[in-house]
Amino acid sequence: MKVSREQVAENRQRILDAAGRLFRERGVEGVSVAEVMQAAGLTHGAFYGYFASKDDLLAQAFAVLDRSPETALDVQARRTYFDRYLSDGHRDDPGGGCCFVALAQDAARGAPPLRDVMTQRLDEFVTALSAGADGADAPTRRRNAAADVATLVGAVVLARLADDPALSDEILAAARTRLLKTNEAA
Amino acid sequence: MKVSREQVAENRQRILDAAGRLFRERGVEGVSVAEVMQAAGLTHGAFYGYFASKDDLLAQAFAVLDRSPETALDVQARRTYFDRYLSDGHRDDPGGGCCFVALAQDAARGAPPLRDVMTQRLDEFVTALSAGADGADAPTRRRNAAADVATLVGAVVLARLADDPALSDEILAAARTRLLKTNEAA
DNA sequence: TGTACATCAGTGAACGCGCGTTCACTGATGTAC
DNA sequence: TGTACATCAGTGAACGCGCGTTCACTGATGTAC
Repeated sequence: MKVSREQVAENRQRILDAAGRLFRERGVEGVSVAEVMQAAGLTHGAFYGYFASKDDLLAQAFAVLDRSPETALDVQARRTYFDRYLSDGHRDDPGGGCCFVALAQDAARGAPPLRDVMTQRLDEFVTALSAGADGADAPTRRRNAAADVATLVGAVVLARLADDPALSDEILAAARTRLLKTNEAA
Repeated sequence: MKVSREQVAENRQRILDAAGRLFRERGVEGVSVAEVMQAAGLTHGAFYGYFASKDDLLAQAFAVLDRSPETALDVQARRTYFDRYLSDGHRDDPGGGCCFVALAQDAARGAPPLRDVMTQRLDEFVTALSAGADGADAPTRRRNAAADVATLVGAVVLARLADDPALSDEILAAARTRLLKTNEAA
């Protein structure tokens, strides 16, 4: 049964959205093509009309999704961004959260398409945080932004790992304090 | 063909070592039981004489392995430890490196046994770094140690993700600078 | 505007494959005498 | 110390299962007249 052009565009977007969420929730190998298609309201057979392979879907799903700040943030907005990134809400919602926290390890080991896309997105992430980072000159600001990104991602990765809520909260809180300190006007 | 008691103990250790290395290199789902056994010089059939399941092997492999510092480090030893952790050598050798960098995401999503073990090891990691951390009192030192751990793990995770060597090196260097600064005597 | 037909998005059965796990069998080990 | 036998670690074939992918078919869409 053929379907209208608008329906095709909408279906494609629904597949991408479902893939983005499911892969971040359960990892690349934890989600089957059939599950993605079911979440998008289709059957698995239609998949290869949209994408060449599972790897192709992965790359396209994370080329579009954007969770890092797009423009320079002022001091207050930075603080808000850090607090939200390091919140228990973000920790407890991998499917709606940062793709680096959820998929960095999968992507590092996986096929080139996804790794390429995420490398580019990582560079954008650092660049976006560089603008308002601490430091007298641009290289210093960028260095501080890169260290901030490492702390953000590492803290949420470890907070998600920790089975013990006290330890998990402790790591998030420690990272918040650290970033507050390293980002106060020097 | 039965085998001597010493041989059994040695085989068990070889399975654990091979598992520790392979799982860190390729992730939990990227390594089969048969591959682990082959790397240990046995066939896959013997596996269930040693372990109840793949999950059981995982938990036991990382309960024993220890890559975090065991005792308090003085200022110079800390600096050396950070430099080695944030080196390209560590980045390029996942199989011989820190289990959090390699497996935190797998463990967070995986079965309880591995997650429990790694949570405990994470707490030990933070505790080990607390002793020599910056701060006037114990809670402050522990908070700084937790932030240090987040930065260490996050930096190597992202450095392994980055396809672009310049970006990868940049992140490691930024983390080294950051940790040097936050760990100088206050 | 209305009809006839070519197109093609979606369906669901089927494929080959690798995985975790099981099991009957083998033969060296280690014990009982 | 030497022999006979029970034990049991290791082997390799086999199992069921879920996966990514393919494909013949269906029927609504959209075009040509």
